[in-house]
This record gives sequence, structure tokens and C-alpha cells, in this order.
Amino acid sequence: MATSTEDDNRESKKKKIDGNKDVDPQLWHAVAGITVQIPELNSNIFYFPQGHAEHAYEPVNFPADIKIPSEIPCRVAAIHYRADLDTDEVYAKLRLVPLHISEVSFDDDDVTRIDDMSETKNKYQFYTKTLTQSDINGGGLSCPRYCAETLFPPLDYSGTPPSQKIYPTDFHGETWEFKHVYRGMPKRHLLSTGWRVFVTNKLLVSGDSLVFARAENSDLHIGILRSKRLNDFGFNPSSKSKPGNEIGIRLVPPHGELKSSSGEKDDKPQKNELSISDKVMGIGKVKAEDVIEAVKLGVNMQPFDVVYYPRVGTPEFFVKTSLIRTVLQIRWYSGMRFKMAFESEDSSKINWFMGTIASLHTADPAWPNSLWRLLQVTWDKPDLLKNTKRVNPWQVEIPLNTPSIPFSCFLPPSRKKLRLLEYQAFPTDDQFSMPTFPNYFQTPNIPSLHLPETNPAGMQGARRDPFCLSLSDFHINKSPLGLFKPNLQQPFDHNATTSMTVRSNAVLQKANESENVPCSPSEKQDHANPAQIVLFGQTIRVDAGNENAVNKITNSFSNLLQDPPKQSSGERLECDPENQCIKETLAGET
Amino acid sequence: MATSTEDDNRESKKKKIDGNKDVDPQLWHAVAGITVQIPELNSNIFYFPQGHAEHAYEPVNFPADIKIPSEIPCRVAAIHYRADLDTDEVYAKLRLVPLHISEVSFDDDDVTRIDDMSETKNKYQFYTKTLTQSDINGGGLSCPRYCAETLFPPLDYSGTPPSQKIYPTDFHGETWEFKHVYRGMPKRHLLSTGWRVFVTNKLLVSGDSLVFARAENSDLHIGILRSKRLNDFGFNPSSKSKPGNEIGIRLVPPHGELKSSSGEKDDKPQKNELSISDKVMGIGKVKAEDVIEAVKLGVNMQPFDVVYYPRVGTPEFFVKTSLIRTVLQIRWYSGMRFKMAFESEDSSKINWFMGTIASLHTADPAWPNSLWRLLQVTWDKPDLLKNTKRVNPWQVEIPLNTPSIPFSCFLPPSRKKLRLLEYQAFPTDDQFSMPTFPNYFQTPNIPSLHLPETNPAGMQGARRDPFCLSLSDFHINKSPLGLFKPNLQQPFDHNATTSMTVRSNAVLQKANESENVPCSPSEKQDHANPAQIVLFGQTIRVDAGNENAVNKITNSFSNLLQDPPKQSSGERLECDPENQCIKETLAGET
DNA sequence: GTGTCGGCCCGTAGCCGACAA
DNA sequence: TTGTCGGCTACGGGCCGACAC
Repeated sequence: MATSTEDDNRESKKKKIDGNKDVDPQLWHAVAGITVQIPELNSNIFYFPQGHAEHAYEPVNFPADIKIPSEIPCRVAAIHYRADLDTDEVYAKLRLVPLHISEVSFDDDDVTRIDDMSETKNKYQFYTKTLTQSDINGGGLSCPRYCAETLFPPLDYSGTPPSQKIYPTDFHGETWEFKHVYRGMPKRHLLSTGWRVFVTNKLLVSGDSLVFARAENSDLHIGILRSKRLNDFGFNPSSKSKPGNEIGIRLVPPHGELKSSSGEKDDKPQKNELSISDKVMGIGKVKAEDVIEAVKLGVNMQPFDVVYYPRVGTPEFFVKTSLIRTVLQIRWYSGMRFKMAFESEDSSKINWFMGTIASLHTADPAWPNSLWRLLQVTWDKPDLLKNTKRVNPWQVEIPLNTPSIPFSCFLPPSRKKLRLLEYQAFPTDDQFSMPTFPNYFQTPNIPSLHLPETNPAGMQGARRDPFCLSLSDFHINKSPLGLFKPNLQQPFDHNATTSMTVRSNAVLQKANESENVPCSPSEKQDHANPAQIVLFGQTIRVDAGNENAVNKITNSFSNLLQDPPKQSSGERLECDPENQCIKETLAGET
Repeated sequence: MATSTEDDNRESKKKKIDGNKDVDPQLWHAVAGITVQIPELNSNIFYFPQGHAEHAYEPVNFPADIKIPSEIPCRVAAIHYRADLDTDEVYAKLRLVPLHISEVSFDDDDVTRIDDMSETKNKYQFYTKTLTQSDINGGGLSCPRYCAETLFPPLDYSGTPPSQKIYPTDFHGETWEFKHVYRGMPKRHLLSTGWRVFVTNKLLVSGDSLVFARAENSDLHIGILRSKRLNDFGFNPSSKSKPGNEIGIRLVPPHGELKSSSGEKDDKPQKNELSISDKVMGIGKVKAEDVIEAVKLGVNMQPFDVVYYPRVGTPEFFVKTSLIRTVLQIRWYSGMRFKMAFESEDSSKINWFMGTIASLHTADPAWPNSLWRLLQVTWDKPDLLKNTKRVNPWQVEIPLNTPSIPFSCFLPPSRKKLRLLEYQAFPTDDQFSMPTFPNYFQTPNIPSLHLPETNPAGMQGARRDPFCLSLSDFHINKSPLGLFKPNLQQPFDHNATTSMTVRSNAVLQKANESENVPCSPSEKQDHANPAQIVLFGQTIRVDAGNENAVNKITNSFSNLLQDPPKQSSGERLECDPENQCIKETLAGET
């Protein structure tokens, strides 16, 4: 439908008919946002009804007659990566299969991986351009040389001016036609004819980003990454979310089909009119009844589907079990310093914001034991984040060398085991004992955890601690946006913050080792011989690239429960961030 | 919002905020369609769940666990006349209060009328223009001289060319600005600047009608009457309703907000794109759950609200009790000739179609005793009405002198009472004995009816029977569209059809007496002294203008039950159509 | 190398009278 | 009297190089 010339017989049109087809996961992630992570197929997660409810566009009144747990352990049975037919907004549809407590694994490597290697491969070359005012209002798109020369088909420069047609396809398989011309003085690459149609059709505004992706077969794809101006919970200073709503959820009626400005009822163009970004960002996308239906099925141990729109901005409501385990291994206290990642305004990089935990309160009295938005926080720059008052513990990172930590949480390495009693002697009365999750950890196959501590002294002052993997590493390695790398490699000031990660590092398994700089950047690993380990009676195959993850888990447990498992690469031991950073356990030793 | 000049301080904008306010009933009726009638406030009606379900845009699955009657008697406790904020489509919201059988009145005059007189007054002058292709595609609206000179503010003809701005307000209170210019050779009135904006905004197409209304204070109003091209149940030959659906209900998903053509995803204008008329007409507007909710409340004798979009085209699902009584007094049989009113394609007049009752079958086996769409019919011109197979008995009129009536249903006047037994001897095996409604009629205050017959011999061949009021009269008198009168006065060929009305004539109370030609057109009535009558132990005040209705009812019953009530104007007695036309009763005499 | 600006050109929306039914 | 048509015109979309950061 976008290609209007008659001489081409490329397939256009018709694609909209066959409903919503899946988008390539790499393309999907390229526009989902740099902070978005979707659990692996078959991995175990905790599903949070509260978090799901935040994704609804209307208030969710959970039925009072059934007891709804604050979280439901599930297996991820299916993942569909898709794009909204109206807005192009990406979303993921996950099928979750509730698990009995006895079935829950907190180990990332219990996942049966299907085609892990194929996912690892970078099938695309990406370029992301944030649209300027001139791109929108002017006659065409000013296309950076790198994008034109690297991703577009080779241009015959003999023309006057040199020009060609390019035919990228959007996430629905629709093909668009643009005139690509090299002209001006000095010469530059422009997309002229066809660009206006695209802007109008996709309702682009300046600040939105365009993602070009060139597949291996030279096919060109085009995706849209809407501006996060009005993003999650008032990150933006001009946020319109109502004051007084501590969590900052905006409840608005669902927006219907998109209308272009020219289709508005008003005859004057309205400057205050909401753009599509406003409609996409910060607004829940699912129906309250869908949330309730999902919860009901989950409570009854029935499989259920959830739809997750990452650009809505509220956190994921499914969290890997391993990450929850990590969270539970941290002693949280009020006054604790942390940093948290936010997508930058042009969505191209991550901004880190420092804050302090003000208190630990459950967000909703209906779930007195929930981890959801457990942390009530204050920010060092409160004006920028004034509507973000509560965050999830798995969203934050704990910098190690922040001076404001009231007393060291890192105990000497000799003290291998701590009793709960000792924690209760801590002076901080906001100290939080996880109320529900110990139930999971006290099941037979997940014994109470007592993790080892190491001496953090050696880490102090390190410019980049080789023993500690940070969220920034995680994102560098995970992102298929290779072109973002220059930005991502300086996500925060390493002079000031050496980090203890809270987020799951299991994604490291997908990392390209050459980018896995913290340990031994120049050292190539042996991919030939996957090792096996035995953990809790389970045989786990250690794929190349998975060793880190396995090591982390096994190290975490090994000091407590059994002999150190076989190490496929011994030098990796000290690279384990959890071994380094997670020091405590909550349940008493059995 | 429509008024864009700065020099005016009329209120514009802002009106959309305060939700949906009521529209003046006269304005409302002007665009609801010429055949639409809404019962009076406080009148008694029967609510038909089946009919309500036809107004849903999705299949209605009534709960199987509760017994749902085919009709529920109700009092009309509130009426809101409104216009859809998106489409300008008019709709009525009625609050219905279920009645116990003992409370049901079949008498139009049990209604407590509030401000009857104010409603009677014609507060507006109307003009309706059906839009031509030139009006839509050309630069402006060709405005008939009558409309411009009668409804618009007086134009100063000294200009070159003479022109002014006019500021009509639509049904939402939004004001629009049009340049009204008198130019061309020969001179004519045109709306130029501003017209295009209105067409685009309201998504008008040729065939739609524009209703101008000038209020007494000279305020100008503008309403939209969408084309009925795709109207009720395939009246139009090009109807897109699916074959095989006998009733012809189209079940389509709800349409979202309107999109103008320019807002469509496709960059090419699509000729096959549905216009707003297609979206408005022939498509249910209410949710299935709303229907079910209404029915549930009704069954439990709780008040409930219903929303009725007259332009959807399926019949009203609330019918005055008096009309139902009339229906029950007619002996229906297969082979019976009838005529039925349909709105003409340009909505300006009524077309009458002749047909024959094929059989009497309940439309849905779930309601074996329902009157809803009881009549299965064949049409004299079946190609035009091929999807209208079933109609409600109260929708039709029975012409008296049609030769195809197999035998006279009008018995001699001396036979004042008939026994059911006699009917059962009739040869027509499709003869129908009303299965449920006798329950209502056998209640103490509505005794079994035995209505008088009069000799129809005198009526045969009458050019216009003074004793029989037809549907056409009804519409002439009811319609506030005074300008339609020239069309309406010849709704069908009086040489061929003298009619026995089936439709309620209670609306006569609103009639302007000077238009009430059948009886004594030149005679003015005495408005000074409202009379009272006693009927079934109830004192009924006979307002001026209500006498006809009261007379009809009282005459109908008087011969059976008690002494003739006081006649406020004796010469009106023979004017009663029911006295003339309703001949039979179904229940045996008690 | 690329964002922004002003100019120019061309397509078309919109207004017009001519003409005919 | 008013529907339709073709022409004219003014406006703005869209493409251009100049220029500056």
C-alpha cells in the first residue's frame, strides 16, 4: 500500500489481512527500548498481578472472593513478539504456565534452550536516527552518511544528482518507497519523495526515532521507536501524570484507532493535541478484564496469556526467578544508596539516576507481602523523577563504594553463614524481612540460602572492577543495537560508581565473548566442549557462552550445600557478581 | 472550535467537555427519521428483548439460566434525546421501569403529561437539503433560496457580491462558521468558505441530508441526517447484508472512532472505503452485555436504561401498550394484504410498500409466544425488499379495500361481540391466537376485549375516508418538519388504499388541529375547558388536543364495558379510527 | 557531516461564473 | 431555480541549495 508505483511487483498490501504476525525478536528488541528484557522461552518467572494491573488502561478491581497471591511462579511456555497494527508499537505476548512451588527452579540453566545459537547471531545491521524538527517539517529526512552507505543498497553516484528508490518494510511487512537522493552543497544523503507520506502515516513527531535494519540478505527494514517524552511514571519533567498519585499510574480511557491530525474534529490544527507518542507512552494497553482473567487462571494453575507493551513504561510484571532470588539475598534497608537505569529521552542510551531508599513498604495493603514496588525511594535529582516514588527492588543496582551507605553490608569473608537473628539486631528499623518468598526457598529443592561473602576491600576505588558485572555490561552485551555501543560503553561515571548488580546476568549467555570485557577481554573461550555439572541432582549441560551463568548459580550455592561443582573455566570463579555482591541470607540455617 | 475567527466571542469549544447533553426533542426528531416515534414520558410500553438484541453490534447470548419473557411491560420513566459525540448520530436513552401485570395500562391517556403544550409548539422552522455530488465535491453548498431567505439572517444585498457569515450550531452545541454568499449568474445562494471544513469534519457524502433549523430567537441549528442507502434490513437494493440471514441483521464489530479518509493508513484514497453512513446505518450500536444487563434488570423488576439509535434501522424494541392492544385486536392470517412505511432514500419522505403476509411464525424458537417479527411477509416488489422477510405486526397497515383479502374481516355492526370460538372456525390455518398477551388482557383492570365493529361498506371506494386515520396522517401531524408537508400529503395513492391503521394514533394529541384534516379541518376546537372522563374507575383529564386520543380509547371500550363516557365534542366520535377499524377480540367474553 | 532556513515550483483545494435542466 | 462543469487563483506541500555549527 505504501508502494504506489506500478512497475514493482513486490508484495505489498495484503499483509494486514493475516492478523498480526510475529516480528523477528532482534528487530523487536531494537525498538522495544534499551532497558527491556523478555525472559527466555521455558524459563521460570514470577508473575506479579499488581504489575500486570499497572498495564491496564482502566482500574483493575480484583475479585474479592478469591485469594490472589502477590506473585505466581510460572514457566514461560510461549513468546510472541509483535507490533500493534495501529500504532506500530511493539508488544510481547507470553504464555505463562503456573508452577507448583515444588516445580519452581531458581536456576537460570534449568531452561531447555531450543535455538539459542540462532538467536545469538546478529542477523541485522542497525542504525537509529532520532528525528529532528527539520526531518519532520522539512521536505525530507536528512540521512546520516553512515546509515546510507552501510545499510542502503549501493548508490550509483553517476547521476545528477545521484538517486535511487529504497523499499524498506515495516514491522507489519508493509513495504514503503522512498527516494534516496545524494545532493546539496555540501553533498548529503536525503530521503525525499515518500518520506512525507511515511511521517503522516506513522504520525511521527520530532524526537521519535527511526530504526533502520539491514538483514543479511540486504533486505531493509524500518521500525519506529517513539519518543519517551511522556514516559514511565513521570521521568520526564513535563509529565502530565497527576500529582498525588504516588505510584504515578495514569488511568485513562483506551484510545481508539489513531486519527491523524487532519482527521480530528477540529478545523484548526491544535498545538496541544496529543501526538501518537503521548498515546503510546505511559498509558496502559490492556483491559482490566484481561488482567483479572489472567490472574484467575493463574490462581487455578491454568495456563494464561499476558500481553506486555514495553513502551508503556511501567515495569515488567514477570521477573525471572533467579533475579527474585538475588533480590531476596540482599539485605535492604532504608538509607541504602542505589542507582537505577532509565532510557534517555531520545531512547538511544541509558541514563543512570542515583537515589536512596527511603523506606520499605508494600505498595498495596491488599498484598502485605508483595515485593512489587517495595522500595520507596528519594532521588538525588528529585525534580527529574518526581513521580517515581516507588520502584521494584530488581530494578535497582547497589553501587559498592557509595559513601552514604550507613555501615558496611559486606562482612568479612570468614563469616560464611549468618543467622537471621543477627540481622534483627541491625539498628535500621526499616529493615525488611521477605514475608512470602521464604516459602519458596524453604521448599525441599530450594534450601535456605546462605551465600558466601567476599571481602569488598579490594574492589574499592577500582576504576572498573573486573569482579563485578554491572547492569551496564548487561545491556551492552544484550543489545542487538551494535551501533549503540559507543553510547552504552559510558553509561555512568566509573570513577564514582562500581556496582553491585541486582539484575539478572543470565543474559550473559547470549553475550558475544569479545564484548564481555570485564573478565578477560582479549581471551577467547573454548567453544568446543560444553561441560556438564550436577546441581541439586540435576544434570545441567554447560553450553559455550553459558558458563558464566552456570558458574554464578553453582558458586552461589556451592559453598552452602555441596562441594564446589566442576568449573569449566576456573578463572571465571571470581568473575561471578553474585558471589561478590550477595552477602546475606534471610532464613536461618537449618 | 469551528469558529476560527478571533473577532467573535460566541461560545465555541468547551461544549464537548460536559459529556453528552440532551438535544431538543424537536431537533432530535428532525434528524431521527420520519418514521421514528418515541413513546411519551410516563407512557406504558412493552419492551422486547429480542428487538433490543437486534440493536447490538454483536451476538447476544441471553443467559440460559433465567427465564426471559418475550416482552416486559414498563413505564417510560425518563427520556433523553442525544446525539453521538463522534458521529452526530441521534439516539434516545430511555429509563424503563418494569410494571407488574396489574399495573399495566393499555390506555394512552393514563399518561401523566408534564409539559405537553410546550412540546406541541413548533419551536423551529426547518429546512432539509439532500446533498448533491456538487455540494460535496464542488467548492460550496448550493443553498436553496427558500432556506436562505427563510432561515438565515437577512442578507444585505448591497454588497458585491452580497455575503455574510452565518453561525449555525450543531447538535453538540458547537458553532460553525460559513460564508453565505449570493452570487453567480443567475444569482443563487451558496455556502462557500467553511463548508469544506464541515463536510470533512462530519464526513458527509452525497445523499446525506442537512437539516437547518431556525429557532424562535433566530438561532440557527444544523443537523445531519445520514443517507439510508444501507438501511434497515436490506431495503436498499445494494444492501450488503449477508444472504441467508432471514432477518437480515448484520453483526459487525463496533466501529471505533471515526477516521477521515485522510487519516487512513493507506496513502491512496480508497474508493471502496466505508463512508460514515455505512458505519452508522444498519449496524447495531449497543453492547451485548448492555442488552443482557437490561433484560436481567427488567426480569427482576428493576428499572433499567436502554439506548435506542433510530438510524440503525431495526425497529423500535419498545412499543406502546395501546399499540400492542390494537395489534391483538386484529385477526392476522396468512394471505392478508398490508402496506408498510419505509423512509425514502433521501430520507425526505415515506415510501409505502405493499405486501402479503406469508405466515405467522415466531421469529425465534426461544420465544414461542413472542410477537416480535411475527409476520413473515412477501412483497409485491420483492427485489427492493429482499432482505426484509419478517416484520412486526405493529409496523404494518391493513388497507381496507384491497381485493386480495380473502373474505371480509369486517363484520356487520350489529354483531357487537364475537366469541373466540367463531374465529377458530375460520378456514385459515395460519390464523394466530396470541399466546401470551391474553394474560395481560385477562387481568382485572383490562378485561377481555370485545370491540365493536362498524359496517365497512360505507368506506369502500371513499377517496379519503373521514372515519379512518392512516399512518400517513399520523406522520403528517407528528413531524415537526413542516417543510416536508408537501411530500407527506401524498404518501400513497388514496384511490387505491384506504387504510386501517395499526400504528398508534395517540400522537394525534400533538397534532396541530388545522392539519387534522380528516374530521373538520376548518373547525377550531375549544381549548378552554378540559373535560374529564371516568374510565375503569380512573379519572382522566381530557386536555385540549388530547380529546381525540381519549375518545378513541373510551369509544373502543365503551360499547363493551360501560356507558359511553362524556364526549367533550360529540362530532369527534366518528373520527375515531379504532372505533372504525378494530373489529375483533381474541379472548372469549366473560 | 548534518541541522536549519528561505526560496521556488507545482499540485490542488477552493471559489468563481457559465450553462443547462 | 439549482445542479454540474470547467477554469482560475491562491495557498501550501514539498524539494531545492545556501549556510552555519
